[in-house]
Amino acid sequence: MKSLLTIKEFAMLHNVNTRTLHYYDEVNVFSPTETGANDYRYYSYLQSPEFEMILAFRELGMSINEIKQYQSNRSNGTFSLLLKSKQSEVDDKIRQLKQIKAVLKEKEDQLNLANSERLHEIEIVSLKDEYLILTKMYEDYHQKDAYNMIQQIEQQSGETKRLFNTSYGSMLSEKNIMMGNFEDYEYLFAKIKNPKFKKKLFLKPKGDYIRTYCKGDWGNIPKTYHKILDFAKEHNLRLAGYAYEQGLNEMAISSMEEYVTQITIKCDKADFYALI
Amino acid sequence: MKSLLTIKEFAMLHNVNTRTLHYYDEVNVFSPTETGANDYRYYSYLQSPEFEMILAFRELGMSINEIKQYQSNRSNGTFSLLLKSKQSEVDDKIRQLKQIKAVLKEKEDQLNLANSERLHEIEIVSLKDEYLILTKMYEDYHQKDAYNMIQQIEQQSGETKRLFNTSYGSMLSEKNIMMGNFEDYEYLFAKIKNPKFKKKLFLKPKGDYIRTYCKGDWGNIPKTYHKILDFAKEHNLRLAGYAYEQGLNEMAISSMEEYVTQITIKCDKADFYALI
DNA sequence: TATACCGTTACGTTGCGTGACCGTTG
DNA sequence: ACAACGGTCACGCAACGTAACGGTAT
Repeated sequence: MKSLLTIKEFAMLHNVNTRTLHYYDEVNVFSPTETGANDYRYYSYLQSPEFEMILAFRELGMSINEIKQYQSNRSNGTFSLLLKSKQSEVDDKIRQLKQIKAVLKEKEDQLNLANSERLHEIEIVSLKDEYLILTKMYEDYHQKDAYNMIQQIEQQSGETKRLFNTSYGSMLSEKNIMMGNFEDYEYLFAKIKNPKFKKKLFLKPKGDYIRTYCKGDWGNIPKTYHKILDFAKEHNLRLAGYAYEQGLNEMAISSMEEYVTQITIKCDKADFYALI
Repeated sequence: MKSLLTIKEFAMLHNVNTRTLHYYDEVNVFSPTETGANDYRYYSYLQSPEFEMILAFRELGMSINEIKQYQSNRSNGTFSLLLKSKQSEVDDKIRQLKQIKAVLKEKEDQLNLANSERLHEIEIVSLKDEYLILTKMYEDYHQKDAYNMIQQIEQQSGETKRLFNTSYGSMLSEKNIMMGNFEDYEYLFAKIKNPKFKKKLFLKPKGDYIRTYCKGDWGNIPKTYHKILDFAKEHNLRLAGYAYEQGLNEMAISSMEEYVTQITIKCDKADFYALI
């Protein structure tokens, strides 16, 4: 008559499991137009657009209850609002996905770096300003700090829940380096890409930095710092501010022997100061 | 000593529930570096990048088992491949989200139309070529047809699983209209936006179409067709091919009285034929 | 001593997937 | 009579959330 479809037909038309239709019927979110005397469910193709819309909402993360709640209050206005809000939600999701992609790419770059020949070099790189959120790492460390950090990250990044930060690391002051206290880290840092309130952040200043890498576990770190100190002396450079340590490949290794830490520390020309 | 964090601190730092960390420890996907004599879990901030990476993968829809599977085979190569494949997955997701957004917008436009004054008009619109997938709607309708349709949609749209088609409707031939059989629909159609294989599709040709709307339930459809026929006669137009019927607001109404069907049918100038 | 942690155990949730078992249709 | 449907249980799942209960750190 009106081209009614059996449950399997309708399910195939929309590429879902019949169980899904059973379930939707059970929870009253989408039911067949007719039920036969044999208790068979019969769907009309006229229900297709509505069903596809439900599938779309589900795909966007709406729960069945949310969908039902909306359905119980059907009107032009509410549906129009729903469509509008979902559109801006989609925009948000797209933004977030782009961010995640950037993070994946950064990780990939880091990994490539960790496997490159540059690993064995020590070099001077010119870096731009960067903004960091810091957390103190002394023994009096308190959960408030951790709480502060995540709150700041939220505020700064504008992201709602989480940012999948790749650039996480620890900071060691020039003083402690000079004193040979290579384990007295002062801060944990997280890099913020597009900060909203720069004033609240720590500025890792632009300029020339000595950069090198340390392969293997933490025991090798002191050796690396000695290498840096030698290099600085040789080139007449003066360490300044903090050293920034960052792991590059923690997800890609099966033993600590392969672990690569990047160490970056600002330097000034000692000559320059000598002249003053 | 090494700035270890308690479970709550680490959880707050990454904005997750402590239960999540319990669970990840339980299923061996992410465990604390140390366990105290008191059985307390202690996390190191050095684990933060790895944990954030896990959260990112989870956000991208990877199951814990997938993550574990990858972890059991840690190497530069596999992780690099994972990062690459995830990046292209992200691209796919962004594409899909953009599609869904387009669908939401189209629905919104349809809804606005259904509430506009144009509803009471009958007009001639000039439309471009469109490609449709058709499914026969005779009594000999068979599940193969439904199966065919979805398979075609997949092939045509290039989408993997589903497209949330808004433009779904039914077709009635000019013959049946002239004979007054307003319920003898012949096809169910689904519009394909960017078809891959145009040859396999039905072409709804560009040209002038008479378009009007029918408010209320299906009982009002015949009246609307009579209106169209009168209009055609009055303007010396000849109906051609098929009428396309499409609901505009099925998700936004609480009773069939508010239902709006858009009817579109191709027309030629009868004059033109008279001249030949 | 109080309270804010920690641990383990255990049950609830969502949205189905996957049978089992039995009736129906063609 | 047969396969291929349909129906209703019913159990299982992932990834936690949310207590409940008792120990621990400060």
